[in-house]
Amino acid sequence: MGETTQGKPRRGHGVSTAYETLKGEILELTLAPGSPVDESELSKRFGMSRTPIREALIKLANDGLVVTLPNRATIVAPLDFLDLPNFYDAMTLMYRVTTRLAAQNRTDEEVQVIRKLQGDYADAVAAKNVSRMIEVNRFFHSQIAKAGKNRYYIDLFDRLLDEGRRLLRFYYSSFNDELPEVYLDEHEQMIDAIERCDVETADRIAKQHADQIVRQIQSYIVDDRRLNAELAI
Amino acid sequence: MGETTQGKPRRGHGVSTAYETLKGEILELTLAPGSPVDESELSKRFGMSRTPIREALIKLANDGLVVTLPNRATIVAPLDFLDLPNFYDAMTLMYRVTTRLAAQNRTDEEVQVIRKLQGDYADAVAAKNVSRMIEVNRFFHSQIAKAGKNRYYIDLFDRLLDEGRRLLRFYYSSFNDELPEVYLDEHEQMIDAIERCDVETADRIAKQHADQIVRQIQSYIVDDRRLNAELAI
DNA sequence: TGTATTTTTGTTGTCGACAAATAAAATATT
DNA sequence: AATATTTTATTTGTCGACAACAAAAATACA
Repeated sequence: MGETTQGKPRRGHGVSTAYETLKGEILELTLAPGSPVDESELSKRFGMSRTPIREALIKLANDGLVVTLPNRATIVAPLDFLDLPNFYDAMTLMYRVTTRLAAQNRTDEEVQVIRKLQGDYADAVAAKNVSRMIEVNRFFHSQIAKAGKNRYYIDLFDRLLDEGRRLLRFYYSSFNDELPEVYLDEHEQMIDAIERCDVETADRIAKQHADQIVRQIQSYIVDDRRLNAELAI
Repeated sequence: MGETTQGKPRRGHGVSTAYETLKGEILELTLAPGSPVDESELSKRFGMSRTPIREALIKLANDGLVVTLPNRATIVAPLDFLDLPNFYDAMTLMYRVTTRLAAQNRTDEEVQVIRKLQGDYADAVAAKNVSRMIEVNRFFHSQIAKAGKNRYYIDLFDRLLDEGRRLLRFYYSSFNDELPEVYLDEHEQMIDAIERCDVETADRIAKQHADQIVRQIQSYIVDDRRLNAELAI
């Protein structure tokens, strides 16, 4: 495994591998918010020319995960704490809308997939694997949105979930407090409502779930002394 | 003005000019939905290498305005009539949310800008300039969203407004029926509500306005015989 | 004549190199 | 010594060329 060149990926797969890998690292905070992203460096690392790297970075910029400063460096998008209220607002609305639609449009197969992801989530909680928990939680809600089948909502929600994943990762990595098993129960209720096609209940649980997450993030921020340092910049 | 090379644009402006120009042509239906977009052709046309053209196309793909078929052509995104219900749903929700937020967060300066755009819109209606009308209408609502100051909603709404602009252009170009002066009045009421910070009224007018547009598009579709030909493909 | 196989053509994905633009370093100036 | 100016260095934006892939054309075969 000492090889830097791991067998040429098929034509056209260059951009997507760079894109997927970088996206994963940004969401995991392996790449710190605000840190510079060097094209030539990535070019060497992925063993490909700068062209596909650039195309991957453009996609990441469209996702809001990196920011491109013209003629200067590209940096990993900073976590914008001042904009959090807008994030909460959009997140809550999308939680509600996607869960509602899922209750309306879900197929039995989709409910199965959602239940499986909930199983994975429970496993991660049991294993106290925080990183995995956050990751699976994102896919769980994304899958619910998919069952709603409105691509406009799906796209925005995925973006919000990614942003939320970074945010949670940011605090979990430093706090290491008790894991929120509360979510497990809410997820169960959510799935049940979706399966019964009970739109109003689905909506209510979704709102409750969103509020819970907002409160959790807020409580982290209040306790976090680093925030002052961040804001001072 | 017979020059094909119109003086080299400054470094970094290559991508944006190609992007803006193509976006405008796609929204105006100068480039027909489904028609192929050739990189070398554009390269010659804009007097630049294929690299900036490609980067512009990637951005357009992220906007959902072109579709890239791997290793084959890029085409202008087709108008997806089967997905219209989802479009209506998202459009209506975003109309409401952005107008509500505008009523909450607007500054006096922003109201002035909105009023100015409404003036432009009225001019276009008076001049019976359909193309201009559709264009200004898009900027009018986009400006309202900006006054709401939630970037997540702004981005989705802009995308929906663009999609709507193509849709309206598609029908106006063929029907040429009476211009909807009804919208003028609704716009006025909308601005007033925003200026008074009357959130609930703003919401109500927004919903009413969205429903009006949906009805209009629907009535076009019912009357349109081309639709069968389109769907038959 | 109709189908399968090969050849050709055209377009995309990738590459390495150069030039413009900016930041950092070095020098000059008061 | 502190500021202003020039020089250097690094990184991006763009270019032209080549190779891989898919579709179309041409050929072979039944």
